[in-house]
Amino acid sequence: MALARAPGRGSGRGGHHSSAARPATAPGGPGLPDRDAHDRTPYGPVAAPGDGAGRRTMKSDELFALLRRRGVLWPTAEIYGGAQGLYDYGPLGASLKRQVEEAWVAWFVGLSHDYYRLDPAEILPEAVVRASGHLENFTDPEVSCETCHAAFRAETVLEKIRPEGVDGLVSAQIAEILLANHARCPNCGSTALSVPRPFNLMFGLDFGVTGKERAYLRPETAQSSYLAFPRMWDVGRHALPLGVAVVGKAYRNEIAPRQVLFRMRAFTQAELQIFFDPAGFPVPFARVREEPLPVLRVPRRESGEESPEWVTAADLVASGGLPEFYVYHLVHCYRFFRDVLGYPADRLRLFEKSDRERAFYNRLQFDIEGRLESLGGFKELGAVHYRGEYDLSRHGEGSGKDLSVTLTDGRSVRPHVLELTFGVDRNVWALADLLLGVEGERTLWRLPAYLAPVSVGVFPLIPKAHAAYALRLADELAAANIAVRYDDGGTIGKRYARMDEAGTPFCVTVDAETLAEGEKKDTVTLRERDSRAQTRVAVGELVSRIRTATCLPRPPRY
RNA sequence: GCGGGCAUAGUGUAGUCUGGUUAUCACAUAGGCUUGCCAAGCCUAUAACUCGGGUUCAAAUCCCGGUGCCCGCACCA
Repeated sequence: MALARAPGRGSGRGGHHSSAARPATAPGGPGLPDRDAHDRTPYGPVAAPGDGAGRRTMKSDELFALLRRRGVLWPTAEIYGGAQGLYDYGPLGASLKRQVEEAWVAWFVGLSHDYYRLDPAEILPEAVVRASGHLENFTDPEVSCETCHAAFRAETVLEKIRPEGVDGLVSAQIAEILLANHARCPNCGSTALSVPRPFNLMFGLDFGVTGKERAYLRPETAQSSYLAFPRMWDVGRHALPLGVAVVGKAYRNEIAPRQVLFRMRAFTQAELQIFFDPAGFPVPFARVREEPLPVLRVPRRESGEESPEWVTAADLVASGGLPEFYVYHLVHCYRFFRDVLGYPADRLRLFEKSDRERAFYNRLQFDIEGRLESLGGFKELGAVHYRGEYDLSRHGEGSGKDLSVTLTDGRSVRPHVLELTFGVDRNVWALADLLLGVEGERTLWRLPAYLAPVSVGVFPLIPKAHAAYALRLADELAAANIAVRYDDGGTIGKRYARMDEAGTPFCVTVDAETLAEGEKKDTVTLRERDSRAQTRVAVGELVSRIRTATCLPRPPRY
């Protein structure tokens, strides 16, 4: 079933978005690419983004207040005034985050029979981060200007007087060079620069009983996957491409954590590392070649353009010079955001990073960005990195183990890595920014049904009369493994409103007809969140109807 | 890290300039009335001056410091 194709969106498990409530953008529409318009003219402009149907967007403060109030998330150690860059997820948030993770796994691990999920340790011995380059790069010394108090990496200041950089120098040597050359502050020109102090974005740990061994909280989950490669090569029965997926926490001691879930000190990443034969990475490209993508490439960016242009996957390969395997995965990432998470297509762009911007080991990098009103612009939500052989080669040297493998045709190769990376917390925020809003009188969270923390609310129309039946029904649904919430507080309208705000896709109401003998005995009203439409449904059908709608989408495998 | 601004119930706020009753209002939450299918109404209840120090007979209000948040700069291998 070609769920990933746009038409799948409006029906079945593709989600429960009301197309009418979305802006009718010229190209694409709400996740529904206009094929005719784009097969032949892939370079048309993307329509100006906007919010149809009177949806009012929220700024960061207001959105965060709403999320706090509803128990989605709040600052860690709030009663002590909070801890910068740390947040706790409450009941709704924990559940939503988990659903996002599951959706990610279903989609990306589902890409191939040879992709696997791992759950590695969060602490890495020093030798690992030394080999990966994190120790070296994260200990870049930092100097500050005594006059204007600006802070810089020593390398930035030294660039002009010492082109080879600061590699291998200790703080004292850097200080000498700075002084001897009368180095100036890049900001104000003052020569009053402080002694360089090491600054490391990793959390270091005293490891072991003696406390003399060093270890670090992993700064990214990817390293664990590289370390697991030899073991996974056996587990995966010696086949390339081999995919290793990790969903887990990473830790960075950010200088200035800000913007709530966008710059955290402890955050959750979902990353798929695909090891492949550099001589060829076969993909069923025909399945994606017609897909129009909103891309913003480096030359267009350099001309000052901020908006993406629509280009088909085929054109990105034919005239864009990108390899098929790369574009194929870029398409699947884009589809994940659009079709699985349900982000409006006109809020997404694929942003190419230039040589200067991307890490040196990345040969290709596109960030998938979402335009978030709450944060005032496009923000990185995921990325596709072609990392080449950097990682296996570094860990091969660091560990002294040969990480190359012998293929069935007898060739010995060191696999290359394609990394699909995804910020889970950021996307929880993006789901709130893009899909939660005030629409007229309602506050409505248009989450896809399979992401909603609660799948169905069960209400007695009149608590005194119908509570017993409704409670029993709620228990039955829960027993069928459906996330259900019983509510008999306030008026029926208030209960619907609470569920709308939490993104609950369905509400079931037990009324007098449910109990009375007759044709409608054991039927209830099933109310759909976005349209508010009610249908009379036999209670026996509820489980299968809700299950169908809350089934996670999966891509076709290759 | 630097500079500026801000800080009052769960949320949003009035009061601060000009110190002086029981700290305003709305929403939210809980209970009651309402036989009610989309946040109605009425009654009741819970609930706050960011923290520490100072000035004063008296501090939410004035002063000093801490912390946090927001914006800008810097940082984000």
